[in-house]
Amino acid sequence: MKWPFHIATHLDKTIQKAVLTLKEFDKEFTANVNPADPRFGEFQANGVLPFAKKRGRNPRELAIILVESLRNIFPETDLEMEIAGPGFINFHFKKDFYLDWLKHLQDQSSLKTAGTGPFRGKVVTMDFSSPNTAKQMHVGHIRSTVIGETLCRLLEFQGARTIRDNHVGDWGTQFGILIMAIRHFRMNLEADTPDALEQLEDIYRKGSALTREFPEQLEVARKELVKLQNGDEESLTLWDQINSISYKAFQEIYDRLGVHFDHVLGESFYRDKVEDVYRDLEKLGIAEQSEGALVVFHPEHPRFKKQPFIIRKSDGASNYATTDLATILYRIKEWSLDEIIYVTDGRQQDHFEQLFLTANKWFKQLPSIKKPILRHVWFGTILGEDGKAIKTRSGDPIKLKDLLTEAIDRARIIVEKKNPDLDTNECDKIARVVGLGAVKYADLSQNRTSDYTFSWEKMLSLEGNTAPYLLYAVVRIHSIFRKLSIRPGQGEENASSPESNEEKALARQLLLFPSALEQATTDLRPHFICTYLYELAGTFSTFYNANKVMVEDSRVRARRLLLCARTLTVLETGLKLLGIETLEKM
RNA sequence: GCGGGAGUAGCUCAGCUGGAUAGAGCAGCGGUUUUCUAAACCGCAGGUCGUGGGUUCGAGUCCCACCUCCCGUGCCA
Repeated sequence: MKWPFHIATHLDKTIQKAVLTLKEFDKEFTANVNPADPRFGEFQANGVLPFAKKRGRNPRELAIILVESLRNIFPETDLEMEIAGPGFINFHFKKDFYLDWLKHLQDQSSLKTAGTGPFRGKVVTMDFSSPNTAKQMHVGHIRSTVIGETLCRLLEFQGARTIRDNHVGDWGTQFGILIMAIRHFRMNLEADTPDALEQLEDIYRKGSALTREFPEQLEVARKELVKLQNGDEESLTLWDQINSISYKAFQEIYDRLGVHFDHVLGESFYRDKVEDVYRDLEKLGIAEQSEGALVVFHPEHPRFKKQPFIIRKSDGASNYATTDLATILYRIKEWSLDEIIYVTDGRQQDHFEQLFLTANKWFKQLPSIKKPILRHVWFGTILGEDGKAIKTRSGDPIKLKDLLTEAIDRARIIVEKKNPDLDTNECDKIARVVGLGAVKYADLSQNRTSDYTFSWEKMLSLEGNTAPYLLYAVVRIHSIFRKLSIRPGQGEENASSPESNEEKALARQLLLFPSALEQATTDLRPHFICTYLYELAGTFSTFYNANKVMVEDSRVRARRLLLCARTLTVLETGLKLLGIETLEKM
């Protein structure tokens, strides 16, 4: 019997199948195989208990019957099965089994091959990052950008084709105020200066102040927006200049973060498609006029029967509801996709719920449309140390550019202190990888639906669940191979099975990687990967301190080298999924 | 009012369709280095899981009520 990469899934499926031959069970039974407490084995199946309850049977009796039938399927040489407590089934793999299984983890590409499967052939559009032009990206954009990128990598790793689409806000209300201000103050846009975007922001601030002081200017701004959206040439020229300035600044951030997009189709791209949306939705009786606006109510919904989804404002302008609808249709037609995932903050939950309801009603009446799965992956707010949404001392949003620069600067100070022998180039690289990695990891390691407290000290610490801690484990492994003048994967030919407690614990932890992958993908929550990697790095550190690798006994050395190489592969693969670069020295 | 989220150790957080004695890190206390990066490791201490009911072999997890905080709730995105 050859064991696959994903053991828990394999156990689950096999049990599910075996059960069909047993008269005491039926297809309502689910095995529910999960990683177990180390005291009990590697995996446990808890499904017998709820099933027995439902059928009014004795769970232990059922467990005995099930395990007996499994003995014919799973070779005793590989694992022990044990019934414990009220009816848990524990699976404990024997040490010789590990040696064979660890071959799956030989290198990153064999790992990817093994991991491919659950999403093979699926096409997924990831709608993420989505900054607004004319403004700098600020700290709030990091979550969408970093989480979206990681979700893409997770899905690709498991066989999906992803389409990264940056749905930039380049057609919204900010342009009304901006163009009004540019004209009011008779300003010239200078696109080539490095602080062009700062200047734009300044203009926006002035325009905004003006509308507060003179309410009639707000009316002027509204009209400017309508004028732009109606295709006024001069307005479009200004608009275009504003966007080029913005895109240049965005690209610098994306380059730093290692994020790329397959498409950057901003809201403006859909401007000639919104009329169809109005027409369709009105014609199909989905949208109606209300207080001068075109809106969608959902009578079957307790809240949205009263709370409108506004798709055309009373001044005739479109908004993001309109473009989001047009966007879905465009994506379906152009990319024939299976799923669209939107990564935005949690405050937009109502919007997306209404959007999905509306889109589904719309597409139901368009027979040629294959309705994709629509998912809103939302995240919480980043809080300052005061427990409120993070801001600068003056109350402005923190610019993402400044945040990333500060992360790298802070990392450099630490690197220089801890490892003064490094030359400048190495130091720069390490500071960049550690600093950016720390920021990304701080974000990804939190459950995305929670708010989290931003702390430089915590994210750059070598202790605890941080990027530097994981990178340090990677570096220590590289160091061993460097000392031996061999590459990871070499020197393990005579490897024997894990012996010491630390070796066994490490092998066991490696076995659980597929479960972490699955968990992260099912819920689209990257923090499961982080938690797993942190535990792996911890298990490795314990092993590293207790079991010297460079020992005389060649069999011991070979098996420890093998464990080191496999740990390295999983750590590096995991960090790559998180979009974090790794190092050989730090 | 309605909806979403949160409430777990002094602090920051995990806890996977209900499962075995609720786990980490920081902070506190005490140890480990002629040994592969001590940026590490080991140990001790620390919890009425917001409150009160309920469901059951079993509840941090599910149901009901309540308290506190954050967010959203017609023309921003």
